[in-house]
Amino acid sequence: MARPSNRASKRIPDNVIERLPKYLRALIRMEEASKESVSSKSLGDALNYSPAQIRKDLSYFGRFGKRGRGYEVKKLKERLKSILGLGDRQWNMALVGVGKLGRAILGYGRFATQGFRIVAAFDRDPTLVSKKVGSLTIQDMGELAETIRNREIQIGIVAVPASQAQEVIAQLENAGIKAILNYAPITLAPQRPEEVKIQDVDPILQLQMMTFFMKNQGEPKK
Amino acid sequence: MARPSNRASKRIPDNVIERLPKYLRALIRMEEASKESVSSKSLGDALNYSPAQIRKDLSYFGRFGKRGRGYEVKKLKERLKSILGLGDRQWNMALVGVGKLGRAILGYGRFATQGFRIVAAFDRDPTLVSKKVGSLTIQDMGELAETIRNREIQIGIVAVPASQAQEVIAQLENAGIKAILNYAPITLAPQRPEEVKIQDVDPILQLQMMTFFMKNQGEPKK
DNA sequence: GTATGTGAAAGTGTTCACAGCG
DNA sequence: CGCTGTGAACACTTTCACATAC
Repeated sequence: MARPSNRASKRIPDNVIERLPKYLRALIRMEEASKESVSSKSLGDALNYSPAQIRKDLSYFGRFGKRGRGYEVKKLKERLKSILGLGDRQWNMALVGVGKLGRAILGYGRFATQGFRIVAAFDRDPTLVSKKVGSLTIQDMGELAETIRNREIQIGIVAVPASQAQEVIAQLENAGIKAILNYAPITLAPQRPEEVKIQDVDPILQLQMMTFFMKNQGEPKK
Repeated sequence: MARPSNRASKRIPDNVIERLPKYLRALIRMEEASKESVSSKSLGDALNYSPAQIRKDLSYFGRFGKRGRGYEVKKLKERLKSILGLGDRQWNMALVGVGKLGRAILGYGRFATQGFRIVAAFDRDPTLVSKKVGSLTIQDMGELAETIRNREIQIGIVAVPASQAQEVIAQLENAGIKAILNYAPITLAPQRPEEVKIQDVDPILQLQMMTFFMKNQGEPKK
């Protein structure tokens, strides 16, 4: 097993893991702006978190700061990347569902710049199979499991209609996928919830949260 | 003021508000499947929440169930829509940034089916202004404030590069917008955080959370 | 002097467990 | 008798506040 971390292994709350990518995103911007060091206070200001929150979160993983001085932007960025599993490696992804939404996902350039590569695309529609989109050839669902294993794909992207999504994640799970980015508007039940992470992408859910707080405003007319 | 709710007004946790849209989404599917009633247990199974969680969440807003029997799907769905501010009304949205991502957002049909209409689109690029995308004519940023007021737009969608996003939300805020769906990969600081809700859409953040849990798996080479 | 790292306190959110109602 | 609705117990998170190190 790898070198033991400074920190005695304490369970790390999910909330902490959720914030780390935001820290990383902010640090990358600071680095681009040639900022060399940052305090928990200034990082907190940029992200609307309290300084104590940031220090506590980071303390789960080690002591990265210098007292009286703050954190070195570049060093902290590298440590966070490594903590998040983004250090000097790529993650390979498979897209399932090459409809309008699927094509938009394929065209979203930021995945590649952040080390996430879509290396295979699948659809159950026979008229799409073997067509090309960009540099990828759409494959039949029958090839899913084999391709995932051969091409070392770790992450699945589900972009099929809700009615098909549950079956698709079963197939992805059976092929050994451990993480799924779900664009279908349905909460999916994995067969092995302990092993498989699912993240939903549904802007409608986010809009509906916000309208809760606004429901007495604007457009009163029917 | 409308009829007083049964519940004495207690502060409702954000976590509860976050779950309500998921309840609604599940209930809509159950209605489509002609399910007439549902217990907190079966709704919880579908969403990976505990039955107690669901009962407690709903109890913030009233007593919607029948003891011994559960909840009537259609009735609970309607109550949730009304709680979320989705009862019998539309929300109007303005898109800022009509690049590749902005166009994909314009083409995303689910907004309209859920009562969210994009009624105006803006870009600062003069070569895009006055071009048509679908049924919309791209407008100059100078017309932002006036259009938002005249067309009763309540929600802004930010789809500009990170470097421009902070300025764009300032303009949206100044025009009176109270909710922003932010697709730019940066955490935005509103001028009046108490008044303005912002939701980030960034699938990269979600992928990076999942890779944290997977960092010892797959593609060990390189 | 200044900002981190961290136990302890305060504050929130979730689950329990059962009374009460249909 | 089953399932809701809900105080009370429990678990978890955040903030406080200060000793510590640069």
